[in-house]
Amino acid sequence: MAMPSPPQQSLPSRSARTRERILKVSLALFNHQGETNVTTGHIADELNISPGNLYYHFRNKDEIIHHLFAEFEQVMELAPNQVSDAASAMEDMWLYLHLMFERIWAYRFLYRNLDDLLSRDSKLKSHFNIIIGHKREAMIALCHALLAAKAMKATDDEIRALAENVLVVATYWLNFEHLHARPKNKLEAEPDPEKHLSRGVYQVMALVSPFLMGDAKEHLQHLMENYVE
Amino acid sequence: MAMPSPPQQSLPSRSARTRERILKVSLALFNHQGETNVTTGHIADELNISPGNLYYHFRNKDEIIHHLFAEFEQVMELAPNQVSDAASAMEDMWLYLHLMFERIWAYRFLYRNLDDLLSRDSKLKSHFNIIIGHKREAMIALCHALLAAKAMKATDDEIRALAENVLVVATYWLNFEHLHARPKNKLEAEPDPEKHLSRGVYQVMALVSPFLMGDAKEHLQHLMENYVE
DNA sequence: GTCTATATAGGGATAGAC
DNA sequence: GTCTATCCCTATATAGAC
Repeated sequence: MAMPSPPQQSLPSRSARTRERILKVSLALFNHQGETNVTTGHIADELNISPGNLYYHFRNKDEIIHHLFAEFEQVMELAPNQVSDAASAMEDMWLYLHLMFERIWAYRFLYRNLDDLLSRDSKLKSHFNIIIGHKREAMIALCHALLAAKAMKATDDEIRALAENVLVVATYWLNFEHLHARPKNKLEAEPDPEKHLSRGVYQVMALVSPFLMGDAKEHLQHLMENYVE
Repeated sequence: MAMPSPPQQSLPSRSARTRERILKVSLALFNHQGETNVTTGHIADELNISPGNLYYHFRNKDEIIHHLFAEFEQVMELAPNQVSDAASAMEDMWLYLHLMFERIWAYRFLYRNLDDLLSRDSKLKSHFNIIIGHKREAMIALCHALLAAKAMKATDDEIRALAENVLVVATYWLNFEHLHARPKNKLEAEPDPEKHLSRGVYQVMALVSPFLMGDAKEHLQHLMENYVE
């Protein structure tokens, strides 16, 4: 007598599962080894599937990258909170930055060879620039809100330059820290990303700090003191 | 009767000339196309020599990169002037930064894939970190001099964070600007690098500016107003 | 010093069996 | 969906003639 097949309901198909596994493992390998150093063969090996199977699920390596980038683009859509009172604005900003750094960390392979990656794919390039554009707008809007709340003192030129520097530091901070990293000897797991992220937030806040006034300034200084290593 | 051979004096040998030409053309191609996109074949083609000939002069592509890096390392050794009076300190700093950006520009291929480049060659990595270390020290010393001259107001923590941010912006500014660049359609020559360099100086100075006092602040603001585009 | 010819290796990608 | 086998192409690097 036939065994009733187990209820499959909303379980993903075997195919979908393999597809997801490919994306997940690719992301992990890209982040750890650098995208250029990871071949389709490596990915297949890691998954114990054949290269042919991988190419059944993705036309080519670029398509994998595109999917990962689409994920990244989506998680980066989050916008900062509106400014209410000056003090909590600083906490909001701190948390927002931390979230952004976490997400950049999760897809850090994109930033490792940003120039090459975007140069060889104009679609990625334009999408990345759109993300940057949104962040620039958000930062400038935030400054104007702080200005209106008398929590900041800065000219328009200063705000423009500040926003640009915030973008540069936020974009490249993790890269910059990685330059100092010892070449990883063994299988030592990434040592505590949290430290890099918090340091990134700190550095960005250090850009904003000198333009603050009153409560906001005081509150931020308090926050920053707790993060000096 | 024998023709007297022309005076050869200090003329470089044919061999040395080819060697120099290889370095020069490699640098140009690396900067324009990105090092990873330039093969030994491309370099040989551009010079109208054979690949074999190229490998007579350099054991491999890495050796070419090493020589170019050594050149870069040497030109980056320049240190900023000592602080005399506050006003001229600002001009000195401006000029010094401009020189640094010019030199980074001249070897910008190194920065394009910094992470990959340094990851696959630990010697380059350690030398690059030494350069960064020197710049960090120079920046901190400069701040202390400005502090002593009552031209700056900042805590030690602020100076540390400032120096780090100066390094990040100086290191990645040209890269960051390049992200916005339209994909180069034709043989359009690099459009006016000078603009990028000055903008980089401006952005770095914008980091320092909020910590300045008195003459120095006034003088820098005057300098910066002339550079707002 | 320079060239031609070629060896070698690796990665991306496909065809066709199962 | 998955595997095996294989093709193709490109890049590095070398050998040996001139």
